[in-house]
Amino acid sequence: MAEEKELRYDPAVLESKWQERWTADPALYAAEPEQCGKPKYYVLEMLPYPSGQLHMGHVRNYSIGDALARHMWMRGFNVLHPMGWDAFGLPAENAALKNNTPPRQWTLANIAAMKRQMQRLGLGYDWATEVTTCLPEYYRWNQWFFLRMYEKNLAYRKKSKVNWCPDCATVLANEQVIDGRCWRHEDTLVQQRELVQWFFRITAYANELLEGLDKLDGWPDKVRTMQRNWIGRSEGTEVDFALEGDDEKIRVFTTRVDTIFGATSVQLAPEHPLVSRFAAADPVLKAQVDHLIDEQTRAREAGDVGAIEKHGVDTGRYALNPYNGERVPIWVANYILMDYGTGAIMSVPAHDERDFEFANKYGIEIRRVIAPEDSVQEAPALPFTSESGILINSGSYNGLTCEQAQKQLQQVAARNKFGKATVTYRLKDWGVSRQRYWGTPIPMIHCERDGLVPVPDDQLPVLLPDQVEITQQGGSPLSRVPAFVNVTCPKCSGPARRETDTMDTFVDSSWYFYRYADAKNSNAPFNPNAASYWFPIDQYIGGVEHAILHLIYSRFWTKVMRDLGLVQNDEPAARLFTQGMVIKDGAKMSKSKGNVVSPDDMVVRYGADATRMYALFAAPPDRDLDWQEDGVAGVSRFLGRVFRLVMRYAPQARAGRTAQPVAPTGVSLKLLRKLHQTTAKITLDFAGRWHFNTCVAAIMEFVNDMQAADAQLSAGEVPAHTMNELLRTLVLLMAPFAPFLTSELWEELGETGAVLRAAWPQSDPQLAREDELEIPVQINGKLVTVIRIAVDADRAVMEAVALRDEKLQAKIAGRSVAKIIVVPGKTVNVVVK
RNA sequence: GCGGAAGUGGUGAAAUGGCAAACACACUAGCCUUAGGAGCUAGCGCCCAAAAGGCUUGCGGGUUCAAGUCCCGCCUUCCGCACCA
Repeated sequence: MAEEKELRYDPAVLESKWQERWTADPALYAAEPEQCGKPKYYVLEMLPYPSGQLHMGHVRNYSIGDALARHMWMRGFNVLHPMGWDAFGLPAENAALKNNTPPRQWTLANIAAMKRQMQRLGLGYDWATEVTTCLPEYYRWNQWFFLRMYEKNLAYRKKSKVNWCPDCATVLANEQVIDGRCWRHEDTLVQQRELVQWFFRITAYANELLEGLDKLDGWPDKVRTMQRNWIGRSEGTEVDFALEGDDEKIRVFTTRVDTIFGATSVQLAPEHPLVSRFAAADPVLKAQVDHLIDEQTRAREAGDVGAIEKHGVDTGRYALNPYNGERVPIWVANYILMDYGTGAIMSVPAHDERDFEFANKYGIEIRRVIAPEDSVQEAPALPFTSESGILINSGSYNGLTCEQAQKQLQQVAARNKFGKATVTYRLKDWGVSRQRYWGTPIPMIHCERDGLVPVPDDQLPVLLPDQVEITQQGGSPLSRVPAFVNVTCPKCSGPARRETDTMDTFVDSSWYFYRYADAKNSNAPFNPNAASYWFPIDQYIGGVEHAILHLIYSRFWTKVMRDLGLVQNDEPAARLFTQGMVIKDGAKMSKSKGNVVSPDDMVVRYGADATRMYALFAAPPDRDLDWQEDGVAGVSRFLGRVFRLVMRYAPQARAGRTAQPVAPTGVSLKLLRKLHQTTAKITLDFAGRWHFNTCVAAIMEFVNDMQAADAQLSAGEVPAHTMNELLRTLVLLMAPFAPFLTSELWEELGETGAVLRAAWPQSDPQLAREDELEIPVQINGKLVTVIRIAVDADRAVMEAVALRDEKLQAKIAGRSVAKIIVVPGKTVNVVVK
């Protein structure tokens, strides 16, 4: 009876035993010093926001990363596998309002809870390098970087239209506005406000950020494409149109300067400064323009900017085309964006769809200036937007190709100083000011005498005060804390005011992974030597939702740090993996849908191993995963089978550790062959394909084979040495996926030391090789029969064996065989007429 | 509208031009029992009463001895971008 009881797989008991051991042994998952001589491997998962609860997306993300880390440990690498907390941000302030708990206390309690969850899941992190971004030890370096960027003119202040989220009561960066809505409040429309804000000059790196993407071949194409589109490089020409009867010029941006002889109007954005000037002198125009702006604002707030119909107003003024002096009317149009290019365009209706639509609506002249290159068709349908064409109606430029004309027209503009070739980006500078409390204070001081004065380095960190009243009223909560605001100017010692905005939390996550390399440093953000050893990150793993937020900011920050001499790498991560979402019943898990599955529930019911392994088994990691609790139960039952299998034969396996090897035959050979095939498959998958779902399936197949051979196993047909190899390797192969169970079984097999420090098994190709194959035989590509042949059978043998087959004979009788295709090791296909 | 990904049993999925549905879940039948969210055996794409046989990877074409896989067109779903001059 006692023996039977031993065979019960009880994850609750087994897992808590190992969790205690691992907590008592922090060295187990610790990175080693550079001198250890092993090759380094830095595997990183995106750090979570400490909401207080891990969700299934985290479990999936971290199960993937942990499996990889464990595999690399077993491959003998010096692995850095850290974890931290993206701990600043608005939810802490909301919680403070709701529960009357200070943000700091709330956040730290959440971190403690989530850390417990991670430990309960058995995730192998090096907690000695833990980073918590809301602590002064960390955020002081945000301030330090801010000052360095200010010195290099990469941080600056300007008044501009900014995105304002009424729910966050703060501004948002462009990247944080999704479809006109706040990235945190998907039902909240973002408003536009004019405010003075701090910006990081990410556009200074626009081109490098773009070109670097070509070299990031370890990143998914999807992410690279998204970043390319976001940066939106566009080569074109700026041209000045003179304003008739005025000294003012109107600078337009165009990618098609070759069509400029077809420009029949100039179009200004409603917010263009010249428009306000015209409107000031013309009340009717002002009313019309206000209407345009109004309509645009309302469209934006309704969330369908793109759907709005094109409208415009004729200003009654004229501009002069600098190439031929032609007089063209100036319009204000609602489809011209002030914050792209120069906020003004030349309108060429014949060769641009939007201009065509607009000109038709208002009866503006449409003049063809490009003819198709092949000239088969003299007058193709308008608008004709192709760039392979020949200029017509363009004075001395007639006959040039579009490309030639662009070059020449640019040269002429430059020579006569009315324009130049230029590059425009869609990417805007990163607005980092936030009118919130729970973030990094911006280390600047406003002095009446000296203006903007940076906080001297030796006065860092500017500490975030406790005991601040949080309100949702808007305006920085810090501005209502006199002890924080009122300071003396570092330059003149006169009275001055601190900057009261805090930094965007994406600042924190832009460089946290460098801090892991040297987390305790109190003299610098990190030691450059530590960074040069560990960077770039070998594998970064996270959700695709950060493709153009965190991941573009991080790339920018790395380049800034490189130019500061802190790091040598150009890019933060050599390889990026974006895992799919975890969904339930076909929908994203969310509280409002009531389909949230709690990781804690899963762990309590089925154990951490089963929960993690299911997360890997249910779908390939890059695809969405539909969470089915029955599936977790299934994996748990499988782990139970493994547990009982190993426990039952552990005594033989232990005896086999010192037994003499015997040449395997019969069932031993069969099982060893399957084992070595499984080893080869899993090893290959870790190297790149990452189809962990089929890795788990392969392990299940092997275990099924072992179980099917149970009669022979219990009859002692497998020698002890072989039994040891079978069970020992099984445990090793499962170790990255089920750390608790494999640790227990490793010990049960008489092994000492941590299983994750044991060497990853090697597949012997000789042993893995089948000696006979089943080969499909087809007639005209349709399956007829299956033959067995030796693995090394040549074409002639395969053909002969196939033709001898009765089924085949019956089918080809009386028909003429035109051809026989033989693919060694694959198939025989008889082509008959 | 543009760009990308996907579409295979009741479900999650597998198959890198060569036997479609591995591995699981669910279900069905049976066995066992210490009655457990347990274990074991068998069945399980569709059509046909069964067998024999036929059919089957969103739809339609094509390439090939051979197509879930490659090419062309279309449909659907999801994701990203969306007046970017």
